[in-house]
Amino acid sequence: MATETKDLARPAIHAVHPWVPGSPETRPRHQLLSDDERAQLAKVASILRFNKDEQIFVQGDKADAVFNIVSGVVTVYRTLKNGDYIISFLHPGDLFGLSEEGHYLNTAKAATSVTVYKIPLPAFRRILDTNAELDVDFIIKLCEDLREAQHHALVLAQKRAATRLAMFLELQEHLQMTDSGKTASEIYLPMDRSSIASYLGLTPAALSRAFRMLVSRQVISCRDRHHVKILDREALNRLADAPSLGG
Amino acid sequence: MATETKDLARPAIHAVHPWVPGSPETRPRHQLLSDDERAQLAKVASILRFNKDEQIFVQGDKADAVFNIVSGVVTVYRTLKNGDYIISFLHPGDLFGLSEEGHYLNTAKAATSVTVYKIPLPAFRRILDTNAELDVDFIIKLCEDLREAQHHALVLAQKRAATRLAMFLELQEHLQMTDSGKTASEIYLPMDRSSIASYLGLTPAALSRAFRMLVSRQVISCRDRHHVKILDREALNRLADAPSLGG
DNA sequence: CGCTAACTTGAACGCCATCAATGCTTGTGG
DNA sequence: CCACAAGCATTGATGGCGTTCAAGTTAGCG
Repeated sequence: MATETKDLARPAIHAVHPWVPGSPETRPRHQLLSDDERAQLAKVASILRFNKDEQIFVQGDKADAVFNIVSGVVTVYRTLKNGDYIISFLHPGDLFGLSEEGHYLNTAKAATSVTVYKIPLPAFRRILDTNAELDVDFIIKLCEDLREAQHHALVLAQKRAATRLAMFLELQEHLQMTDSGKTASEIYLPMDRSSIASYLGLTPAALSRAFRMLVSRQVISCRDRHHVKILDREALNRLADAPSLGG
Repeated sequence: MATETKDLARPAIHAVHPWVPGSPETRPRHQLLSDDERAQLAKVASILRFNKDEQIFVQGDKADAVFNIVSGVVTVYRTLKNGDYIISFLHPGDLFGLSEEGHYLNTAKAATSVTVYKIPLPAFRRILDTNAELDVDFIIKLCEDLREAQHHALVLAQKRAATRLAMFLELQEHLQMTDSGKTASEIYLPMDRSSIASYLGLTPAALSRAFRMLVSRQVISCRDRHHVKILDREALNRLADAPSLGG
């Protein structure tokens, strides 16, 4: 079960600005909220902690709160009659639980140990109504979510498994780069293989073969199942550009 | 070229509310904007008309305006090194041109003859800053866009062509139902086959076979390439639920 | 009415799904 | 600390489906 605690930290939302071009002072992904906004949210929010694989909310539940990730990775997926489909992996500074209609459309579960702020929906809407600044911040964040979902669709539209995997790895590297600010030589993949497979619209078997293919071509190397190093970024980029199938 | 005109109509945004459950007075998709908001936007907007296949903006262009569809259908696509990928088909009451970062990420072109409001970005941001109501409306609309993009990903995650097509047809029917309010017995598909194929991550050949398959099974019938009738809704729904592949 | 582009259809190939069996790793209890 | 079990990941073999390429057909437009 999730345990409730107190913490000095504050809710935070990270995003790139949709309308302001990148500049020295506006880093690619920056903290959107002002100290005042963060304080306001902190007043109505509670901190929750979830262990790996615990569900944060379930598809169909009455939507009574939105969540803001402090640490850890959250998996969002939808259950159809024929199985689960992973929609996104969320990271610290992300917001979730808000794209529903009275009820949650998706299920959210902890991919790792996770700490989140839970913001009750009435309080959230009240703050939105009275704080124009915050409104804009959420708009910016939603634009980012939308871009990410569109990118996911682009990945899924690719026909070759290796292409999808290459695009996924580049995305993960990019996320880690912008989150930590520095370029890590090794990509950390907290989720397991079948989660990646689901996100990429592949079977675990096909994903495994795609990994093997990239490794055998010396494009990447796998220290273990959660740590991948890019050996040949240019080759990876070529693969991500979806070469035609039958020469 | 697009021709600029004057019109009595006003900008309008249609969406379902993410937080308020459906109720008699809140129809599934309703007009979000108040008369005052529409007037405010009308003051800074200009009406443009585009003929079929004309581009409204191009990927990479400096983003200087957002658009609101009055009539017609708009195709949004992204060009990668290996071709074009259709991201969405937009309808009257939709908003586009806002999920970018200083430059448009996608290209928008008229799928049919199209009438749109063009709202310059500075004016748009000014109105957002001073009008909290409008902020919330945009948040609601963005939530809808996000749900739609996630649905698109769900479609693309399906492995069988017939499943993707069935989900697409159900989506189109649903769109027409909520747009016009009444349930039309015939679905109108304004876009051409290769556009649908691109949206579904298929080749035109595969899409054609999927259509043929649904027709031969008496699930649908095609009056012509743009008018499809659903003969067996239950069978269509079964197909959309992605039956397992190998018996 | 003829032209052009889009769509359909056909045949062969290749990739991925499927199923099944093995190997690895994680966690649990002796 | 090791033995065992259970789940996840990999690997192999097979077949189906979609891609590809090409040819034929239809539809849309001047």
